[in-house]
Amino acid sequence: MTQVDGLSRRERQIMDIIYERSEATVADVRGALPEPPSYSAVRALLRILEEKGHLQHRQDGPRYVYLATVPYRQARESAMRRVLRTFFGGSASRAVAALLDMEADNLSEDELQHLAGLVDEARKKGR
Amino acid sequence: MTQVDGLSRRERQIMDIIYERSEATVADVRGALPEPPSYSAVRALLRILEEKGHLQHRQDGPRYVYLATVPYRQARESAMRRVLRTFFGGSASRAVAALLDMEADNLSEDELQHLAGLVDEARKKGR
DNA sequence: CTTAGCATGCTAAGATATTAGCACTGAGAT
DNA sequence: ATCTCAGTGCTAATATCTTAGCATGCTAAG
Repeated sequence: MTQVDGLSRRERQIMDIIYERSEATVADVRGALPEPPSYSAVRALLRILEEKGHLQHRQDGPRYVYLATVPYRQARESAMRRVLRTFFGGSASRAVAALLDMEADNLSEDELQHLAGLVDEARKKGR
Repeated sequence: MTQVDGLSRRERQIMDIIYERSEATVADVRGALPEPPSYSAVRALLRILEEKGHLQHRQDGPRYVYLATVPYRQARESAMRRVLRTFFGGSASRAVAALLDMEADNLSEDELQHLAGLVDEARKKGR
C-alpha cells in the first residue's frame, strides 16, 4: 500500500501498521498483526525493512522503536495517487464523490460544513 | 492494494493493472508491467491468481481475457477504506481535505461545482 | 548473588513466489 | 502442405519471503 512497490505481503502489513501508529515497537507490531507469527519472525521482518531502507529505529530504554523513513505525508500522497490511478482513472473528483457516497452517513454536520468551505476555497483559488 | 491482503508483490501489481483496465490479456498485463518478466512468467502469475480465486478468464478468440472476480466497486471501497484507516485515522473528511489539497490545481471549475453540490446534498440528507 | 523476564544478534530451515523453458495446438501465409 | 506466429498447458529451477530457534546481555526481584 505504502509507496512505490517491492514489498512483500508481511512487509506491507508491517509498514501499514507503522504508518497507522506513526511508530511502533516489536510488540506493538506483533500485537497489531492479524495472525501474529513469533516474536522472532516480526523482528526479522523489521530488520529487513530497515536494511531495505524503509524503516529506521531508535532506542527507547531497552527496546527499539521503529518508524518509517519516508515521511508520513509523502507516503500518504503516494498511496492516494495509487488508488486514484487504479480505481478512479486518476480523477480526484471521482474519488471525492465516492468517499462522500461511502461515508455520507458517518460525516457530521461540522465536517460537511468544513468540506464545503474547502471546496469553496479551491474554487476561489482557481479563478 | 486491492482487497484484504495475502497478495505478493507481482500478484498485487497484476491485480492493480486488471482493475485499472477492467480486463486484460496476458500481453496487456505484460505490457503494463514496469520491468516485464517473460511472457511465461506473467501467464503463471495469472493462472495462480485464478486458482486463488482472484481472477477469472474468458476466451476471446485464441486468447484469454482476465478479469477480477471481486466486483470493481467492492474492491475500490475496500482499497479506500484501507487508505482511510492507514493514513487518515479512518476519517473520510480528512481524506477529502487531503485530496483537495493535493489536486486543487488539477480540478476544473465544473468538477468543483459538482463537488460542492454533492457536499450540499450530503448535508441535506443528514438532517 | 542468582534467577526470571524481556529485550536484541544471529543463523538456518521451510514455505511461497517468481521466473523460464519446452511441448503442443490452431490459423493464416506462402 | 508446411512454415511460422501467437497463443496455451505443464514442469522445474531459482529467488525471496517467512518463520522459528538458540545465544547473549541487561535489569529488577527475591
